[in-house]
Amino acid sequence: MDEENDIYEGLRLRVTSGGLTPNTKLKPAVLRHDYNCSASTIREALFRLSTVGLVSFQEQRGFRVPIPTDQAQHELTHLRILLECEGACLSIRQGGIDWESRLTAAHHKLSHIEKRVRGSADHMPLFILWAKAEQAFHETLISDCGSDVLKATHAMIYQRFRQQVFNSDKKFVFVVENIEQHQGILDAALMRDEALIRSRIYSHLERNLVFDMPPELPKLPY
Amino acid sequence: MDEENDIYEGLRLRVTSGGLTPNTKLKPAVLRHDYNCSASTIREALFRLSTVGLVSFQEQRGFRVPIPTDQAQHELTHLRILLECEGACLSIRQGGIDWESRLTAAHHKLSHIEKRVRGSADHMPLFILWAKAEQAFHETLISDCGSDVLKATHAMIYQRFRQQVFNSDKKFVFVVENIEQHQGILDAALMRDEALIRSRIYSHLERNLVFDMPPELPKLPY
DNA sequence: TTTCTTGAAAATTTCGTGATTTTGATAAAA
DNA sequence: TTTTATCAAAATCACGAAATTTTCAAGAAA
Repeated sequence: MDEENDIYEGLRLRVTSGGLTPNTKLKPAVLRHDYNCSASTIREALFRLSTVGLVSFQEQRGFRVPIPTDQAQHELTHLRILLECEGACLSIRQGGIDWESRLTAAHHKLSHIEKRVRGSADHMPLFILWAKAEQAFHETLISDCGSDVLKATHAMIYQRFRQQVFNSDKKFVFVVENIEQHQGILDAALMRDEALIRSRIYSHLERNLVFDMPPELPKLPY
Repeated sequence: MDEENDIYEGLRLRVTSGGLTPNTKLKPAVLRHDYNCSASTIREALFRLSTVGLVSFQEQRGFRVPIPTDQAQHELTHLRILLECEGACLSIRQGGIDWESRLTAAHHKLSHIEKRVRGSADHMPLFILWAKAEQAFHETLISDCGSDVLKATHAMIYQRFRQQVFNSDKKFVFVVENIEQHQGILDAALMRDEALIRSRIYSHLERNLVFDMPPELPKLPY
């Protein structure tokens, strides 16, 4: 399990951002050679990935790279907004100066990469770097919400979201608006403005919503 | 894998409502006799359960029944409220007469059982029945939200929530208030009142929140 | 007594294999 | 041409066992 975890991570990277064509079969007997281990070990890792939705599985029919659909993209975006708004607002309430500091640092890193991306024609080489920084920023955003369950759930949805958009036809989804949107989210966090950060998180992810969204949600005890 | 799934379900039932002491070791070599299959098969099922948080796992150290904590109970309740409110409101918007019908039916069944529970001194024999009906009611509540991802995520959290409260010291958490609270949720659904159903879902689950909760969440595009 | 080794027993993880099922190409029938 | 049947090749699944790691009791040292 020491390297079992490496295998899991390696496979996760391949199915989320490895450029594999959707619906590609994932055969344990083939993949074993890339990680030199037995087919059973690969199978176990693929099984775990299937329980979190990162590979599709049908009994007696093996594993496949999931097929992105508009419906899935919409649902994942919707849930990401819900969880990320909640986590960000809770972090605003509970996070201290340390949180601000970590968030600023994460944004600085991300911002640096994004400006480089804007310049180069081919994003590909920078993509892995950008993906890591983007994830780090959004995870830091909710890092002081005080709920491991919320953070773990968000991480799961975030991974599937990234897989979905990366494997969809459009391929690269990096847009220049990201730069100012990330900046806007950071600013709202530092201003401790919950309503504003909700609005900005929503705007940031809005373009991935393919159907109509609920126009507004009433407040209340909940 | 045909009966593999039965094994998974059987184990899930045992760790969520099987009366097992928290932290109990779950040894594949022992459990195999209860399902007459190999240890590897049991191991695979336990592994799946661990990825959704229903059993804890440490490499080279095997599987255990998770230990309930106040922190976990709070976090699971919090997320359940978030997801269930969202799913219920979306169902109110998108659900038709069919949804109302199914919800009424689910409530009728649940209500019947709950009135029987109130009468008997020992809840135990009715518990399995009640648990199924409760889950069915809450799942029907969000069933027309239009998002499989939301429903699957809610199901995951709901299972963990039930495990948490069942395995915690207090043991039985059935209270008479449940009866009128479930009724109140049904009524709000049929009235199509989103704000009201949010409020009532929150009130219904509130007693499981062990720490302070965010007093209110601002509205907005999101 | 307390702390630190030792080593045998027990548990966990990885692996290759045989049994079962699916796949896909070829031929027969409609 | 289109559909159905056949069957060999390929893939999947469950299993038992070997290899590795942890557990823990008994003895040595402090």
